[in-house]
Amino acid sequence: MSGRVLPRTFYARPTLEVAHDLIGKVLVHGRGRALASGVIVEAEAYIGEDDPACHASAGPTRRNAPLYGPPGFAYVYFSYGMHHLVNAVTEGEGHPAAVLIRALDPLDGVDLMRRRRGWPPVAPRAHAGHVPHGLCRGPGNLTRALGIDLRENRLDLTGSRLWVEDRGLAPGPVAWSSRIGIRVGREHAWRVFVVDHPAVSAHRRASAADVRPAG
DNA sequence: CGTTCGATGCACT
DNA sequence: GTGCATCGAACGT
Repeated sequence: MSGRVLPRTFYARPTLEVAHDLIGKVLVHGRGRALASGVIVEAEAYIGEDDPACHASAGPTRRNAPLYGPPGFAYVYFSYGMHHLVNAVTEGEGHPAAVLIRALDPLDGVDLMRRRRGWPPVAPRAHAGHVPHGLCRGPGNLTRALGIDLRENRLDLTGSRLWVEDRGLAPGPVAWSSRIGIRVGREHAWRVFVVDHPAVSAHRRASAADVRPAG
């Protein structure tokens, strides 16, 4: 089971388009027995120095340097003393923007992901057909499940152990809302997610008033 | 159901 | 010293 690795041209586009098109694509990390992946079901756009929630809002710093680099690279940072968050850099060099991956529908390497999350092993019989949707729910949880940390910062998403591929999966209906967990920049509806997907935690699915249909 | 709050490390001012 | 693009346990209703 393999798909087409998304090329750099995919990322070198307006960030809202990239965020929307990443839904239904597969984020993959690792090789062989250490490979783990999941379908992207929730993402957020962070766009430019004028976006107060974007890490580039205060101009270039050492941490946010990847945002100013070419598209198609990973921007991973450490937050709240315990979580790694993974982004795909978008737009063009010198235009700092990225898409934060917020939730996955687990696909490959579920046993490995369970181990990394500290979840108990499951009896083989109970295993069949059941997808553990909590494994990659939330940006901090999915990086832990996939084994992504600061070592993956700046990796080339078009040619490294971390990439996104198109397996021709059709995502369900998509909606937009304001972004989660930020104190500024709430005026932008720059979060996109699969409606009613179980990997998108309920209290974060946003109220109907907050959501507008996807185009 | 809902909200609050502590953990925990580091980039940035 | 301050403030996080978080998580989950512990509360209150």
